Formats: sequence, C-alpha cells, structure tokens
Amino acid sequence: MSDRIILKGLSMRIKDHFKDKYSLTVDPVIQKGTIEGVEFYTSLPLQLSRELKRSPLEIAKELEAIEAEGIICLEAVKPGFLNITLSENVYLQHFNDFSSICRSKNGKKVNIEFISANPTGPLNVVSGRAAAFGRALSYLFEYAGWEVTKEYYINDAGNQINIFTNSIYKAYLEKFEKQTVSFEENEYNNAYVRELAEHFSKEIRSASDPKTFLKDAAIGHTVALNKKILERIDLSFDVWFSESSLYENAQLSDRVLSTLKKKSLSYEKDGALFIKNTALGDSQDWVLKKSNGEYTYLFGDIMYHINKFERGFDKAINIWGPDHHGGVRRLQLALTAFDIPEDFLEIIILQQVNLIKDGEKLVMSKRSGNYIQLNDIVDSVGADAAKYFFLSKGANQHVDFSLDRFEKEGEKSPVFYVQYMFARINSILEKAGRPDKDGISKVLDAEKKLLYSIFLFENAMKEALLKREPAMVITYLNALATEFHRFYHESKIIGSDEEAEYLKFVSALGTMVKDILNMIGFNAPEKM
RNA sequence: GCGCCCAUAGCUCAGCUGGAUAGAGCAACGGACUUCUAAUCCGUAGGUCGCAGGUUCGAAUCCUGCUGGGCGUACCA
Repeated sequence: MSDRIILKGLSMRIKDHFKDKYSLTVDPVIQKGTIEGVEFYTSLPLQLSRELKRSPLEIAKELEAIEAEGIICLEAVKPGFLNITLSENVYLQHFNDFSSICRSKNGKKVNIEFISANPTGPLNVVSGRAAAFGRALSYLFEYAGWEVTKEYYINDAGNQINIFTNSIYKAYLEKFEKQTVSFEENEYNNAYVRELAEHFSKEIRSASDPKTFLKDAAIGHTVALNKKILERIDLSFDVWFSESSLYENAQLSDRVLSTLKKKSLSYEKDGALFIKNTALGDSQDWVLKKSNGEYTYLFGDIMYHINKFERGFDKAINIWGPDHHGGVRRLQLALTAFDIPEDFLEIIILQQVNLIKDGEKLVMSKRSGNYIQLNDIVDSVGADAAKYFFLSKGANQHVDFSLDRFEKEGEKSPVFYVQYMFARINSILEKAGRPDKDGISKVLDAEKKLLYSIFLFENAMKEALLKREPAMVITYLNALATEFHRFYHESKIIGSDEEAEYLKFVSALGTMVKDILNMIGFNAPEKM
C-alpha cells in the first residue's frame, strides 16, 4: 500500500467491501477535496462502474454504510463520488501530536550530490537553484527518516583546471611581469582570474613551478570561497569529494579496467580505450581513456559512483543540469557492469536558468565572467527570498532570470507572506503572554480550516519526496499561510471569550510553523 | 535525423498515480487600520490550458501527430 494513501483505515474497509461483495481487488485512492466543503473523497465508484456493470452512484451509496475509525460521514454524491468527512477529534489529535509524528529513522542512507560546479570561480545563479533544490530535497528525505549525506563533487582533475590555472598565470604575467599576453577563446579572461593572480602574486613569483602551485592554491581558494557563499544560504555539505583523489591510488582505476576487460566490455580502437556500453543497452560506446593517455570524465564518474556504492549508501541521487542529460543513461548503464543495481543511482535533471538582460537572453559563461553570482542575488533580496524564488519552480521548469526583475519582485517576495504568519503569531503571544501548555482540548469553528491544513502537511511532504519536487511544499506553505491570515483577520483572539483556548492553539501553531519553515530551510523571524 | 525538457490569466508560476466550478502571487480597479503588525484581508476584472486528432462516463493531466522555444547527441567537463 502506498504512502500516499491518507486514510489507511477507511481505505482498508473499502478494499474489504469490494473483496467481500464482488470478489474484486481494488486499491482505493483517497484524495483531498478539491471543492468547498469536501474534506476528502474517492472516485472509486466511477472507476469501477463499467466493470461492475452498475451505476457509479449506486456503488457509492453502498459505501456509505462503511464504518471506520475517525470517519464521521460518508456521502455518495453524483455522478459517483464518495465524500468523506472526518471527526473533529481526528484533527484535534493530530494537531496535538504533531511534533512527535513521523520523525523516526528508517535505517536507510542516501547520498545527495548537487551543485558540483567546477572550482573555477564563485558560484553563480544557476548553482543557486541547484543549492536550494538539493537542500530542500535533503530535508524531505530526512523527514521521511533517511540518513542523508549532502555531497559536493569537486572537479579538480582534467583539462578545465589546467586551462584555469594557465589563465591565472597569464593574468599574473600581464599585470606583474608587464608581459603582453593573449587569451585563447577557451581560456578564462575575467575579474576572478585577475583577482587570484593578484592574491597569489608573491607565491607565483617565488614558486619553482608556478602552475603546479596554482593548481592547489587556486582550487583551495575557490572551494573555500564557495563554502562561504553557501553558508550565506545556510547550506553546508557533509562531504566535499575531490575528483583527483580518485586517481591518487591506482587500485580503483585498475579494478575498473580489469573488470571491464574480464567481462569483455572494453576494447581498444584508434589508440583509445572504449567501454562497450552497447552491450549494456546503450546506443553507442564511449571513450574511457583517450589516445593521449588521459582519462575521460566518464571514467572518473564511474569510479566515483563505485566509490559511493561501496560507502554503503542505499541510494545515490545526483542533481544535474540539462546540458548533461545525455550522460544519464551512459553512466547508469556503465555502472551495471560493476553489479551496481540500475536503481541505485537516480539522476534528477534540474532545468536551466536563462540569464535575461534588457529583454535579451545572455549566454552565461565563467570564462568571460559574464554571469550573475549567487552572492549578488543574496545581496539583493536576501537568502530567504532567493531560496524561495528557486524552490517555487518545478524541477522541469525553464527559468528566465533577470536581476532587475528579481530585485523588484524580491521586495515583495511571497516568502514574507509565509514568514509573516509566524511573526503575527509571535506578536499575539508577546502581547497576551504564552500559555503554560500548548495543545488544544476542543476545536473552535474558526480553527477548523487551519487544522485541516496542518493535517495535510505530512501528505504534502510525502508527495513532494515521492515526486522529487520540493516546489510542492512551497505550494503547501502558501496555502497554509493563506488559511492563517484569513483566520487572523476573522478572529480577534485577545479579549475574546475563548482567549485561553485560542492562545494554546496559536502557540502550538507557532511552534509548528517555525518547525516547518526551518525544516524546508527558511528562517522564522519573530518580528518583521 | 534521433533523444530529453517546456508551452495554463498581461507577467511569474501552481494545478502530480484522469474527476466536481482550472487556482495563487504580481500588475489593474474598488473596499477594509481609534483593533493581536495593512509585509494582511475582502471584492471586481482577466482563460479556446500552443494547435489538431485519439482513448475515456469524464482530459490542462494519458496517447499520436504538428507548431514554436530550450538543450543534448565529443578522444569537452
């Protein structure tokens, strides 16, 4: 039975009903209501009507007699829905137990790798999207009981890094040795490279081998810088994994090569070594070792994921940009050669962020320095608004990003709408005093809709996890805040006949809201 | 050529194992602060869900084709 079923008890009874009466096995789906006044419903009668050769409404009527714990009313309505109303006590109980619900560990470990941008400059706005997404996804897994390792793969091996260090050296020669240099098209000619040249000018001058020195120094510097930038949005990785460390001992690479050879899954052609992915179901074979002796990125990736697998994770999730989607199947299939199950590695493609300036699409490029830094957007609207912006868009959504517009909209970011809920609660409690004990003993009319919204929280989290869409939680939060602000407006708490009862409700709600906000990665300011 | 993603209100987006009247925010217009924070609330206006077929009792949602946009298809990373 799936996690998505909201009301398990009732769902079992419905199942039994069809089993007993029609010898039919069904999997009832109970959904949250979509129209006013309907808490939950199932459309099962409509779906079964043809098979049972009975009118859907009749089938629904039969179900009305079912009794299940916490269900106060089942009502068949045309054309054949069964509407479900829960007893207030269910909501009350759930509300009072909220803090203790669903925090138990499931004993499974997941590795979530994201951003993993080349250490050739400060993180940009695209990485900001990945950061917000990966972070939120981590929370969703943690909420469901997984032990999560957040990991950043540092691409510190390969040709890009050589080009990068070479560029810094050129910038150094230009500024400090007054040499005339020209940058190739594939080289980095930007402010950051010049900054590094200046920062390390002394060491470069005295180094016996400046480029080797720069390789370590520049990467170290950039990684440290990016860690700091990520701290600004409250993101810290558990593991920073160095690509070059994979090459430091030959054991793993030898094992990869010999395994492939043993299984006849590699061959040499034109001086290069290929992995025979076609034999694994791929449309073509790929180079692992180039004819000049260098390994390809794919080779490192294979080693890296064998390493992940052997670190004992039950699942590995990579969040990649759309320009790498062609590599998904390639890597997953290659890993099957090492007896890693195909579903071990899951790759989520987070769609692109286009940079728009003056209505025109700009090509973002680290080499030219033509890009917007994550730092800039945090400066302009703050960490919470920035995170909220990215999280409110589905993973598949192509995002156009214009800094002007972002700043303008950031001032009235919807994140404040959600945070304001907490600030208002706090304000009430400060004025009226905090109750000794949270938790409610009865349900007041004005509270009903809010209790219902809170009841749906776990479902929203589970759905979001299942679909790998943190955006669904943002949608939920918005709905919750709407419900709260309406409640706040309609019910004057201080001075009302039910003040004591209201305060206990609001106080507990405040704890919940803070919990939820923090869990998804936002601050809960007491004052705004 | 083949493969992946996208197209919903003027704008940014929700709408999720097919369901009841397609929803928010921003922008526009009209109301609500002697009150627990108006960063709020209430109301008005705004839609052939890209187009055309199909499946179904029922399609924004699933299938096929088409149009338009983005990306991939490396001995780049």
